Amino acid sequence: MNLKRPAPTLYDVAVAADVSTATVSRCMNFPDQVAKKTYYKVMAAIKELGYSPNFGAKAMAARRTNTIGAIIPTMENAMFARGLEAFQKELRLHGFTMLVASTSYRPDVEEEQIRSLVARGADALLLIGHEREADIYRFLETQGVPSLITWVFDEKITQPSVGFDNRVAMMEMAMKVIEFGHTRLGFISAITFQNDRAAARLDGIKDAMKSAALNTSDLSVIETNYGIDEGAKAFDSLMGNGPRPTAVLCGNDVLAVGALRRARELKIAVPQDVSIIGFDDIELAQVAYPSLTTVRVPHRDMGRRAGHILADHVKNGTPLKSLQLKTEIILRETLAPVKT
Amino acid sequence: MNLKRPAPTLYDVAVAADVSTATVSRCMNFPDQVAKKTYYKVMAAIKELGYSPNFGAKAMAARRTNTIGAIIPTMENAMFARGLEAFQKELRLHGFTMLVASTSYRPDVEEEQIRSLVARGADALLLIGHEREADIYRFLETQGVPSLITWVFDEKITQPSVGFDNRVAMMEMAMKVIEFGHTRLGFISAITFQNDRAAARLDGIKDAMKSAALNTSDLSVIETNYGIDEGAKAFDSLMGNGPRPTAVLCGNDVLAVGALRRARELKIAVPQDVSIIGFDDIELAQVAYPSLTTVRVPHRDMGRRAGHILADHVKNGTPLKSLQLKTEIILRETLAPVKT
DNA sequence: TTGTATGCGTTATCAA
DNA sequence: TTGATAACGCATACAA
Repeated sequence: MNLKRPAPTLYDVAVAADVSTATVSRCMNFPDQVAKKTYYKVMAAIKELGYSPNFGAKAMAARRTNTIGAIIPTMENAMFARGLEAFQKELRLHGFTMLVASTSYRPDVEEEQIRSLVARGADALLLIGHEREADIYRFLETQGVPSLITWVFDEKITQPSVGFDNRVAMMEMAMKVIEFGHTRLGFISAITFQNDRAAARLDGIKDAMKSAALNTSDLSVIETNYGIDEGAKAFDSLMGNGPRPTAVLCGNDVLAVGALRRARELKIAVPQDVSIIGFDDIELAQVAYPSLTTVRVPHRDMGRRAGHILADHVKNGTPLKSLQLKTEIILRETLAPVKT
Repeated sequence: MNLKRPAPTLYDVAVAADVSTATVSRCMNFPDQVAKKTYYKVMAAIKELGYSPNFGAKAMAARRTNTIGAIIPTMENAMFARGLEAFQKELRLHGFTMLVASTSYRPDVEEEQIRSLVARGADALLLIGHEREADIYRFLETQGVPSLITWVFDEKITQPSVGFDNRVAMMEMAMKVIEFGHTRLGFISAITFQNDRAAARLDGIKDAMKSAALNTSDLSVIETNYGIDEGAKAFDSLMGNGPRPTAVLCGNDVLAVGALRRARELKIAVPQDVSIIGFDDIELAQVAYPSLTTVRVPHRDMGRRAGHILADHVKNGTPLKSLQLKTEIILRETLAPVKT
């Protein structure tokens, strides 16, 4: 039941300091519009009572919250964590607070979280990927809440976005792999259903194979959930049946590291017997043994810039603009020329 | 600037559905107290207008938010991310929403975040570690916001807490290391200033050495920030000057993995030349090569239980209770008997 | 420089 | 089953 003694309000402070509520309010929001003496008196009362303004009331009266929401699939993924940390730091610089919510990759939960953050008065939203029901974008529209898509840049989409071209990034990586002489490729993919990033990365590999005149039927794809063990299992079945690929690309570093572990368990030498390639370049990649060849995604930069763009939009009305960031191929030890 | 067309309100819906605002409110909160026909009419209007209740107003009128806040040092640490993910899932089960904020390990930021979450109407708070200004606990007291400490269990503290005994956990690990014959120990610690967990772990090592009649002056300690590179650097200086330790314990797995990397770079064989021991058992630990001997902390379980206890307290008034969880020594490849 | 009065969007009490 | 209406805690236009 939780019967808590009501917290002190503006009114309580006003009474204690023997001024009006308006003056107390001014002390907090426009300290220089109030006489110094009054100011000190009021601040003393505030401290004395342990007063803290009620956010809801404040938001309602002021009609803005200085809050920006971020909705990500999961916090248990270092790349999102990194991007968000940078996003938050940037927002803080502009006087905004970040609200995070995670969805476990479930669209229904995402919708719920979007509604929740909007209801909480988020002045704007950061979203991951652009693929979601048109309803949702309409909802944001009618609520007047601007949103910025990240982790994705695609000229074809209309929403403003800050990110990279997942398809091209993966294509470049796959081309590099093909340059090393590999023709039988394997791909351990994240679930592509309702995940535009995962789908684009798969397409990127196919693009590369086609442009190298390889037969895309020589690409074995396994879709799996996020996790080291999942990557290991996927690697297992990839190596199990039919002709083995000589290079296994992965939708992210975590899957790749799982594959790496299983390769070690199976006594398959990396990169002598098989090359393994990741995506994201999280810390795991350089620590893995052998160290992981992967695609570096500028997560921190992405977060920082997204924060800047959104804050600037909300504060100054600067239109939201899209921004394409570059990825980079990081050659480490797990990619080697194919054995001849 | 940001001139957004005002979002539809309860009143707008009431007008559209030709009922009173009270009825609309009831439709959303107590659907069975209203005639079916009216209900459908109202729901249609809600959908039509894209209405979404205003959280602030709702909180103010209802005097509760069904929101529980969590404040952690950083999201860029897998162990917090894991714990929080579990915490959130548990809260969802009870109908609560989680609000996260991170502090970058800065007490001033933490205080700010605490005030912010309280202002936002958090019904309760989850905090990491117990060491903070008495002022803050007083503030929470006067605001009537219950809080639960996690990641720490210590009989001596009065705040309810769900966690483990950092000192004992590390002591047990150190005793195991000593059992393996090591006498010259090194410790790569997180910054102990204003961080009770880090300080307790250091004390734990000293406890173990004392109980084994070792001289604690044979323990070289280096404090450093969080990060793989930081761990590497610390390892460097630990191996650089004076008699080398034969075993290096680390305050967390990330530091340990950094040490591991530098050992490889320096051609120091692990565990033949030096043993390296982590703490936390995040995924990194089993993926590292050689795989990392470490202390397993039940992060998920901790998050889950904290969620349960807090939800139960807020909803049903069940008193907050402390809970001590067990850690476990995970022996992997990086710890071996000392060379004789 | 300060105070008064009103409205923000919702819930909840009380009548109808 | 429904409707009027009074809170809720704050910001702000306006008056003093």
